[in-house]
Amino acid sequence: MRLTTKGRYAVTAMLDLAFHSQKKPVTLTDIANRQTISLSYLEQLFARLRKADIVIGVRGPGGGYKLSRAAGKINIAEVIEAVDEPLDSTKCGGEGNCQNNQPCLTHELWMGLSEQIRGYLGGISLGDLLERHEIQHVAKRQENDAKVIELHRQERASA
Amino acid sequence: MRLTTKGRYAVTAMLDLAFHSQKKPVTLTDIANRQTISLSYLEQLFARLRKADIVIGVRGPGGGYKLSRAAGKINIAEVIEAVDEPLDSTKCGGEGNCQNNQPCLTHELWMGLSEQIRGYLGGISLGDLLERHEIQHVAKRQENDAKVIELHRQERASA
DNA sequence: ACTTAACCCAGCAAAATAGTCAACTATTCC
DNA sequence: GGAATAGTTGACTATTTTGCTGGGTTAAGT
Repeated sequence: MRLTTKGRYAVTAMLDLAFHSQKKPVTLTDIANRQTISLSYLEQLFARLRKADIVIGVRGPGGGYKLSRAAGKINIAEVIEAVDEPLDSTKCGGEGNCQNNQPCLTHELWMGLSEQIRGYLGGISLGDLLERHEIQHVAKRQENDAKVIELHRQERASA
Repeated sequence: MRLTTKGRYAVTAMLDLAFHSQKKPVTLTDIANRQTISLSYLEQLFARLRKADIVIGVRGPGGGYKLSRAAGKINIAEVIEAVDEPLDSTKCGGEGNCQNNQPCLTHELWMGLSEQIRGYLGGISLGDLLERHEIQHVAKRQENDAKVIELHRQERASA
Protein backbone atom coordinates (compact mmCIF):
# COMPACT_ATOMS: atom_id res chain seq x y z
CA MET A 1 0.00 0.00 0.00
CA ARG A 2 1.53 3.27 -1.12
CA LEU A 3 0.31 6.81 -0.63
CA THR A 4 1.61 9.17 -3.28
CA THR A 5 0.43 12.32 -4.99
CA LYS A 6 -0.87 10.10 -7.79
CA GLY A 7 -3.23 8.39 -5.39
CA ARG A 8 -4.20 11.75 -3.97
CA TYR A 9 -5.08 13.00 -7.42
CA ALA A 10 -7.22 9.92 -7.97
CA VAL A 11 -9.04 10.25 -4.65
CA THR A 12 -9.54 13.99 -5.18
CA ALA A 13 -10.96 13.39 -8.65
CA MET A 14 -13.21 10.62 -7.38
CA LEU A 15 -14.45 12.84 -4.57
CA ASP A 16 -15.22 15.55 -7.09
CA LEU A 17 -17.03 13.02 -9.28
CA ALA A 18 -19.01 11.65 -6.35
CA PHE A 19 -19.89 15.14 -5.16
CA HIS A 20 -21.11 16.30 -8.56
CA SER A 21 -22.88 13.08 -9.47
CA GLN A 22 -26.45 13.82 -10.25
CA LYS A 23 -28.30 12.12 -13.08
CA LYS A 24 -25.88 13.22 -15.82
CA PRO A 25 -22.37 11.85 -16.20
CA VAL A 26 -19.54 14.21 -15.27
CA THR A 27 -16.96 15.10 -17.92
CA LEU A 28 -13.25 14.94 -17.21
CA THR A 29 -12.98 18.48 -18.52
CA ASP A 30 -15.20 19.67 -15.68
CA ILE A 31 -13.16 17.81 -13.09
CA ALA A 32 -9.93 19.07 -14.64
CA ASN A 33 -11.16 22.67 -14.39
CA ARG A 34 -12.48 22.37 -10.87
CA GLN A 35 -9.50 20.49 -9.44
CA THR A 36 -6.83 22.04 -11.69
CA ILE A 37 -5.53 18.68 -12.84
CA SER A 38 -4.48 18.32 -16.46
CA LEU A 39 -7.11 16.64 -18.63
CA SER A 40 -4.69 14.11 -20.08
CA TYR A 41 -3.45 13.07 -16.68
CA LEU A 42 -7.03 12.56 -15.57
CA GLU A 43 -7.59 10.44 -18.67
CA GLN A 44 -4.72 8.18 -17.60
CA LEU A 45 -6.06 7.88 -14.09
CA PHE A 46 -9.62 7.22 -15.21
CA ALA A 47 -8.48 4.59 -17.71
CA ARG A 48 -7.22 2.63 -14.71
CA LEU A 49 -10.26 3.42 -12.61
CA ARG A 50 -12.45 2.15 -15.42
CA LYS A 51 -10.47 -1.08 -15.72
CA ALA A 52 -10.89 -1.54 -11.98
CA ASP A 53 -14.68 -1.20 -12.43
CA ILE A 54 -14.85 1.80 -10.17
CA VAL A 55 -16.22 4.18 -12.80
CA ILE A 56 -18.18 3.79 -16.03
CA GLY A 57 -17.38 5.83 -19.14
CA VAL A 58 -20.28 7.15 -21.22
CA ARG A 59 -19.40 8.30 -24.70
CA GLY A 60 -20.87 10.95 -26.92
CA PRO A 61 -22.54 14.30 -26.13
CA GLY A 62 -23.85 14.46 -22.60
CA GLY A 63 -21.41 11.70 -21.77
CA GLY A 64 -18.71 11.57 -19.14
CA TYR A 65 -18.01 9.34 -16.17
CA LYS A 66 -20.33 7.86 -13.58
CA LEU A 67 -19.61 5.92 -10.42
CA SER A 68 -20.10 2.20 -11.02
CA ARG A 69 -21.64 1.88 -7.55
CA ALA A 70 -22.97 4.09 -4.78
CA ALA A 71 -20.32 6.34 -3.20
CA GLY A 72 -20.76 4.41 0.03
CA LYS A 73 -19.71 1.21 -1.74
CA ILE A 74 -16.39 2.58 -3.05
CA ASN A 75 -13.55 2.64 -0.56
CA ILE A 76 -10.37 4.70 -0.60
CA ALA A 77 -8.02 1.72 -0.72
CA GLU A 78 -9.36 0.40 -4.01
CA VAL A 79 -9.18 3.84 -5.63
CA ILE A 80 -5.53 4.20 -4.66
CA GLU A 81 -4.63 0.65 -5.65
CA ALA A 82 -6.32 1.11 -9.02
CA VAL A 83 -3.98 3.91 -10.06
CA ASP A 84 -0.83 2.72 -8.28
CA GLU A 85 1.68 0.46 -9.88
CA PRO A 86 1.36 -3.05 -8.46
CA LEU A 87 4.31 -2.39 -6.09
CA ASP A 88 6.60 -5.39 -6.37
CA SER A 89 5.84 -5.78 -2.67
CA THR A 90 8.77 -7.92 -1.55
CA LYS A 91 12.29 -8.82 -2.51
CA CYS A 92 11.83 -12.44 -1.54
CA GLY A 93 8.44 -12.50 -3.30
CA GLY A 94 6.68 -14.05 -0.36
CA GLU A 95 8.96 -17.05 -0.79
CA GLY A 96 10.87 -16.14 2.33
CA ASN A 97 14.15 -16.83 0.56
CA CYS A 98 16.04 -14.06 2.31
CA GLN A 99 19.64 -14.55 3.29
CA ASN A 100 18.95 -15.30 6.91
CA ASN A 101 16.06 -14.89 9.31
CA GLN A 102 16.70 -11.26 10.16
CA PRO A 103 15.77 -9.62 6.84
CA CYS A 104 12.45 -11.38 6.74
CA LEU A 105 11.78 -10.35 10.32
CA THR A 106 11.61 -6.62 9.77
CA HIS A 107 10.21 -7.22 6.32
CA GLU A 108 7.37 -9.13 7.84
CA LEU A 109 6.82 -6.33 10.30
CA TRP A 110 6.49 -3.82 7.48
CA MET A 111 4.12 -6.01 5.53
CA GLY A 112 1.93 -6.28 8.59
CA LEU A 113 1.85 -2.52 8.92
CA SER A 114 1.08 -2.11 5.24
CA GLU A 115 -1.79 -4.53 5.62
CA GLN A 116 -3.14 -2.49 8.51
CA ILE A 117 -3.10 0.69 6.48
CA ARG A 118 -4.89 -1.03 3.64
CA GLY A 119 -7.50 -2.31 6.06
CA TYR A 120 -7.90 1.14 7.51
CA LEU A 121 -8.39 2.88 4.16
CA GLY A 122 -10.53 0.01 2.96
CA GLY A 123 -12.93 0.85 5.75
CA ILE A 124 -13.44 4.42 4.54
CA SER A 125 -15.71 5.05 1.55
CA LEU A 126 -16.09 8.09 -0.66
CA GLY A 127 -19.56 8.39 0.80
CA ASP A 128 -18.12 8.48 4.32
CA LEU A 129 -15.83 11.36 3.44
CA LEU A 130 -18.57 13.36 1.76
CA GLU A 131 -20.90 12.70 4.65
CA ARG A 132 -18.31 13.67 7.25
CA HIS A 133 -17.65 16.86 5.37
CA GLU A 134 -21.35 17.53 5.23
CA ILE A 135 -21.51 17.11 8.99
CA GLN A 136 -18.58 19.48 9.43
CA HIS A 137 -20.24 21.93 7.10
CA VAL A 138 -23.48 21.81 9.04
CA ALA A 139 -21.58 22.05 12.31
CA LYS A 140 -19.71 25.09 11.05
CA ARG A 141 -22.93 26.76 9.92
CA GLN A 142 -24.54 26.09 13.26
CA GLU A 143 -21.49 27.58 14.88
CA ASN A 144 -21.87 30.71 12.78
CA ASP A 145 -25.58 30.81 13.47
CA ALA A 146 -24.81 30.70 17.17
CA LYS A 147 -22.45 33.63 16.82
CA VAL A 148 -25.04 35.62 14.90
CA ILE A 149 -27.62 34.94 17.62
CA GLU A 150 -25.11 35.99 20.26
CA LEU A 151 -24.42 39.16 18.30
CA HIS A 152 -28.10 39.96 18.09
CA ARG A 153 -28.42 39.46 21.83
CA GLN A 154 -25.57 41.88 22.48
CA GLU A 155 -27.11 44.44 20.15
CA ARG A 156 -30.42 44.22 22.00
CA ALA A 157 -28.61 44.51 25.33
CA SER A 158 -26.71 47.63 24.28
CA ALA A 159 -29.80 49.20 22.72
CA MET B 1 1.31 12.27 4.69
CA ARG B 2 2.94 10.16 2.03
CA LEU B 3 3.76 6.48 2.04
CA THR B 4 6.56 5.67 -0.37
CA THR B 5 9.35 3.15 -0.59
CA LYS B 6 11.62 5.75 1.00
CA GLY B 7 9.48 5.80 4.10
CA ARG B 8 9.40 2.02 4.08
CA TYR B 9 13.19 1.89 3.99
CA ALA B 10 13.32 4.27 6.93
CA VAL B 11 10.80 2.29 8.98
CA THR B 12 12.51 -0.98 8.12
CA ALA B 13 15.90 0.41 9.14
CA MET B 14 14.47 1.83 12.35
CA LEU B 15 12.84 -1.50 13.18
CA ASP B 16 16.15 -3.22 12.61
CA LEU B 17 17.89 -0.68 14.82
CA ALA B 18 15.29 -1.03 17.55
CA PHE B 19 15.42 -4.80 17.37
CA HIS B 20 19.21 -4.95 17.61
CA SER B 21 19.56 -2.22 20.21
CA GLN B 22 21.42 -3.54 23.17
CA LYS B 23 23.98 -1.49 25.04
CA LYS B 24 26.22 -0.85 22.06
CA PRO B 25 25.29 1.45 19.17
CA VAL B 26 24.41 -0.26 15.89
CA THR B 27 26.47 0.55 12.79
CA LEU B 28 24.84 1.45 9.52
CA THR B 29 27.01 -1.19 7.87
CA ASP B 30 25.30 -3.86 9.95
CA ILE B 31 21.85 -2.57 9.08
CA ALA B 32 22.84 -2.28 5.43
CA ASN B 33 23.97 -5.91 5.39
CA ARG B 34 20.95 -7.25 7.22
CA GLN B 35 18.36 -5.27 5.28
CA THR B 36 20.22 -5.14 1.96
CA ILE B 37 20.00 -1.37 1.72
CA SER B 38 22.99 0.52 0.38
CA LEU B 39 25.13 2.14 3.04
CA SER B 40 25.08 5.56 1.41
CA TYR B 41 21.34 5.57 1.14
CA LEU B 42 21.10 4.69 4.80
CA GLU B 43 23.46 7.55 5.57
CA GLN B 44 21.09 9.93 3.80
CA LEU B 45 18.09 8.59 5.68
CA PHE B 46 19.83 8.65 9.06
CA ALA B 47 21.07 12.20 8.51
CA ARG B 48 17.41 13.20 8.42
CA LEU B 49 16.45 10.93 11.29
CA ARG B 50 19.21 12.48 13.35
CA LYS B 51 18.06 16.02 12.55
CA ALA B 52 14.57 14.98 13.64
CA ASP B 53 16.02 13.83 16.99
CA ILE B 54 14.88 10.27 16.45
CA VAL B 55 18.34 8.72 16.54
CA ILE B 56 21.71 9.69 18.01
CA GLY B 57 24.96 9.17 16.12
CA VAL B 58 28.04 7.99 18.03
CA ARG B 59 31.35 8.47 16.26
CA GLY B 60 34.53 6.52 16.39
CA PRO B 61 35.23 2.82 16.91
CA GLY B 62 32.40 1.04 18.66
CA GLY B 63 30.17 3.84 17.45
CA GLY B 64 27.00 3.71 15.40
CA TYR B 65 23.45 4.81 15.96
CA LYS B 66 21.19 4.60 18.99
CA LEU B 67 17.52 5.41 19.45
CA SER B 68 17.08 8.80 21.07
CA ARG B 69 14.16 7.44 23.11
CA ALA B 70 12.60 4.11 24.00
CA ALA B 71 11.14 2.24 21.01
CA GLY B 72 7.72 2.70 22.53
CA LYS B 73 8.12 6.48 22.35
CA ILE B 74 8.92 6.62 18.65
CA ASN B 75 5.94 6.43 16.33
CA ILE B 76 5.78 5.47 12.68
CA ALA B 77 4.42 8.82 11.49
CA GLU B 78 7.41 10.79 12.70
CA VAL B 79 9.86 8.36 11.14
CA ILE B 80 8.17 8.68 7.77
CA GLU B 81 7.81 12.44 7.98
CA ALA B 82 11.47 12.79 8.93
CA VAL B 83 12.70 11.28 5.67
CA ASP B 84 9.94 12.57 3.37
CA GLU B 85 10.20 15.82 1.54
CA PRO B 86 8.04 18.42 3.29
CA LEU B 87 5.25 17.82 0.74
CA ASP B 88 4.21 21.24 -0.51
CA SER B 89 0.88 20.30 1.05
CA THR B 90 -1.54 22.53 -0.82
CA LYS B 91 -1.83 24.63 -3.90
CA CYS B 92 -3.67 27.36 -2.08
CA GLY B 93 -1.20 27.11 0.83
CA GLY B 94 -3.90 27.05 3.45
CA GLU B 95 -4.87 30.52 2.30
CA GLY B 96 -7.98 29.15 0.66
CA ASN B 97 -7.36 31.28 -2.40
CA CYS B 98 -8.77 28.72 -4.80
CA GLN B 99 -10.77 29.87 -7.77
CA ASN B 100 -14.14 29.10 -6.26
CA ASN B 101 -15.51 27.08 -3.39
CA GLN B 102 -15.43 23.73 -5.15
CA PRO B 103 -11.67 23.17 -5.36
CA CYS B 104 -11.21 23.81 -1.67
CA LEU B 105 -14.05 21.48 -0.88
CA THR B 106 -12.51 18.27 -2.18
CA HIS B 107 -9.10 19.56 -1.18
CA GLU B 108 -10.34 19.90 2.34
CA LEU B 109 -11.71 16.39 2.19
CA TRP B 110 -8.33 15.01 1.20
CA MET B 111 -6.56 16.96 3.88
CA GLY B 112 -8.95 15.49 6.41
CA LEU B 113 -8.16 11.99 5.23
CA SER B 114 -4.45 12.69 5.26
CA GLU B 115 -4.78 13.91 8.82
CA GLN B 116 -6.53 10.69 9.78
CA ILE B 117 -3.76 8.56 8.33
CA ARG B 118 -1.16 10.61 10.17
CA GLY B 119 -3.11 10.16 13.37
CA TYR B 120 -3.37 6.45 12.77
CA LEU B 121 0.35 5.95 12.13
CA GLY B 122 1.16 8.35 14.94
CA GLY B 123 -0.57 5.95 17.28
CA ILE B 124 1.71 3.05 16.36
CA SER B 125 5.21 2.94 17.84
CA LEU B 126 8.24 0.92 16.85
CA GLY B 127 7.85 -0.84 20.17
CA ASP B 128 4.27 -1.78 19.31
CA LEU B 129 5.36 -3.40 16.08
CA LEU B 130 8.18 -5.32 17.68
CA GLU B 131 5.91 -6.44 20.49
CA ARG B 132 3.19 -7.56 18.12
CA HIS B 133 5.71 -9.54 16.16
CA GLU B 134 7.02 -11.06 19.34
CA ILE B 135 3.51 -12.15 20.20
CA GLN B 136 3.08 -13.65 16.74
CA HIS B 137 6.43 -15.37 17.10
CA VAL B 138 5.54 -16.86 20.44
CA ALA B 139 2.13 -17.86 19.13
CA LYS B 140 3.72 -19.57 16.16
CA ARG B 141 6.17 -21.46 18.38
CA GLN B 142 3.37 -22.57 20.65
CA GLU B 143 1.52 -23.74 17.57
CA ASN B 144 4.51 -25.79 16.49
CA ASP B 145 4.96 -27.16 19.99
CA ALA B 146 1.36 -28.30 19.91
CA LYS B 147 1.97 -30.13 16.63
CA VAL B 148 5.05 -31.84 18.04
CA ILE B 149 3.10 -33.00 21.06
CA GLU B 150 0.34 -34.25 18.78
CA LEU B 151 2.96 -36.10 16.71
CA HIS B 152 4.41 -37.72 19.80
CA ARG B 153 0.96 -38.82 20.84
CA GLN B 154 0.33 -40.43 17.47
CA GLU B 155 3.69 -42.21 17.64
CA ARG B 156 2.87 -43.64 21.02
CA ALA B 157 -0.57 -44.70 19.81
CA SER B 158 0.86 -46.55 16.80
CA ALA B 159 3.64 -48.17 18.82
C1' DA C 1 49.47 7.11 14.66
C1' DC C 2 45.98 4.14 13.10
C1' DT C 3 41.58 2.44 12.71
C1' DT C 4 36.75 2.95 12.96
C1' DA C 5 32.55 4.80 11.75
C1' DA C 6 29.76 8.85 11.66
C1' DC C 7 29.28 12.86 8.74
C1' DC C 8 29.21 15.44 4.38
C1' DC C 9 28.95 16.30 -0.56
C1' DA C 10 28.79 16.07 -5.70
C1' DG C 11 27.05 13.47 -9.15
C1' DC C 12 24.38 9.93 -11.69
C1' DA C 13 21.32 6.31 -13.79
C1' DA C 14 16.85 4.49 -13.45
C1' DA C 15 12.25 5.04 -12.29
C1' DA C 16 8.03 7.51 -11.27
C1' DT C 17 5.37 11.68 -11.93
C1' DA C 18 2.81 14.91 -14.46
C1' DG C 19 1.83 16.46 -18.63
C1' DT C 20 1.48 17.32 -23.95
C1' DC C 21 0.10 16.07 -28.53
C1' DA C 22 -2.28 13.61 -31.87
C1' DA C 23 -5.23 10.32 -33.84
C1' DC C 24 -9.34 7.47 -33.43
C1' DT C 25 -13.99 5.68 -32.03
C1' DA C 26 -18.63 5.65 -30.25
C1' DT C 27 -22.64 8.38 -29.38
C1' DT C 28 -26.12 11.80 -29.68
C1' DC C 29 -28.29 15.82 -31.52
C1' DC C 30 -29.71 18.45 -35.50
C1' DG D 1 -26.13 11.69 -42.80
C1' DG D 2 -23.08 15.03 -40.66
C1' DA D 3 -21.28 17.69 -36.94
C1' DA D 4 -20.19 18.02 -32.31
C1' DT D 5 -19.13 15.68 -28.07
C1' DA D 6 -16.37 13.05 -25.20
C1' DG D 7 -14.15 8.76 -24.24
C1' DT D 8 -10.11 5.81 -25.77
C1' DT D 9 -5.49 4.92 -27.02
C1' DG D 10 -0.63 5.53 -27.60
C1' DA D 11 3.66 7.72 -28.14
C1' DC D 12 6.54 11.11 -26.54
C1' DT D 13 8.69 14.64 -23.13
C1' DA D 14 10.21 17.27 -19.00
C1' DT D 15 10.77 17.16 -14.25
C1' DT D 16 11.35 15.12 -9.91
C1' DT D 17 12.34 11.41 -6.89
C1' DT D 18 14.79 7.36 -5.89
C1' DG D 19 18.52 4.64 -4.74
C1' DC D 20 23.13 4.22 -5.25
C1' DT D 21 28.51 5.02 -6.13
C1' DG D 22 32.45 7.16 -4.64
C1' DG D 23 34.96 10.64 -2.93
C1' DG D 24 36.24 13.01 1.18
C1' DT D 25 36.41 15.07 6.41
C1' DT D 26 35.90 14.71 11.34
C1' DA D 27 35.48 12.69 15.99
C1' DA D 28 36.66 8.96 19.08
C1' DG D 29 38.69 4.79 20.69
C1' DT D 30 43.24 1.41 20.86
